[in-house]
Amino acid sequence: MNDEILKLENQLCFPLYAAAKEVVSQYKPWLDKIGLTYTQYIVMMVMWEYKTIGVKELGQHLYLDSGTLTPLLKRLESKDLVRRERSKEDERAVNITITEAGEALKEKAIEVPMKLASCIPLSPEESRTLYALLYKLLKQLDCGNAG
Amino acid sequence: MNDEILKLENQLCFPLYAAAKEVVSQYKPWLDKIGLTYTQYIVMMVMWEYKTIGVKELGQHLYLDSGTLTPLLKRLESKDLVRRERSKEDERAVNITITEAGEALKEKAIEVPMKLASCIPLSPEESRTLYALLYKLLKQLDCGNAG
DNA sequence: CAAAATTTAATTTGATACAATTTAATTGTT
DNA sequence: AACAATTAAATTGTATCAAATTAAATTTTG
Repeated sequence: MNDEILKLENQLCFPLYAAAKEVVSQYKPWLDKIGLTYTQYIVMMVMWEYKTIGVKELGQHLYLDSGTLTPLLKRLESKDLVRRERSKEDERAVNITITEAGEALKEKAIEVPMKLASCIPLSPEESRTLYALLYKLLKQLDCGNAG
Repeated sequence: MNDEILKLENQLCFPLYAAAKEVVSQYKPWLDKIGLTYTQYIVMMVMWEYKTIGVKELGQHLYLDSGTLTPLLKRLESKDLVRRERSKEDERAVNITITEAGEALKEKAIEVPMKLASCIPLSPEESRTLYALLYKLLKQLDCGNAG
């Protein structure tokens, strides 16, 4: 049997999995200050951009399903950062709208990406390469599942 | 306020987070066949290589802490894939040893990395670049925390 | 055109993983 | 030797993920 193939160091997925976890954990102290988890933070990033959006579309942007989003959005609603209301046209769908408090939180959140950038020990060039490869991977996996 | 900085598409962390989740989810159907979660699978990969190892060292290899490992290892023990026993020299430490059934599982697991490789839509060159950048990120973050 | 079947969207449920706290053992200091 | 500090794992509470469920809309078929 080929032993090498089952070694951790020969897997691409493992450093991806571990690096993602480690980077997300770097966010924690900064996100604690504004009372969000990382997942809530990326949801709020979409809300700051779109103001109002359906749960389904939100999930498509973030690669999250409603099983994760439903409880998460209820928590954001209980903090008065978003409003949730069923669509009039389609009773199955739920629309999410950012509140004033949600908008206001953006002012505090602005420092988060700045603080984080300084924690990422890669050159601008390396970051760009990594970014491009990750998006390539992500997009291709995505359409691989759809098609 | 600079709006651009808080957009999802301008974050490096987001594609890292999303790609890791998507790739791990690609493992699911294959890992289901051998009854492991992804995290259990990477633990078993270390066990196949080391045969016996302390919980602490295991965690260092995998960037996992005892809060994750303790219950996970108890589950692997209940499936008779590993044995857990307190160290005689240091009663705080727990040593993990792979069982025969654990060794036998390796035969079935051998197909997993092969199947997955074919799901990764990157060229060998791109994979190598990605791998190197992820490890650079991981190692640097790691020593940043230690020092 | 109406009823049944299929598809779609969100919710709920159960299991796993993560972060913080606690407990227990060891090491270092005086 | 006694106390404080450190280290290792376990425990606890919260969040996330996957699968099954519920409810609404659409499509198919008679």
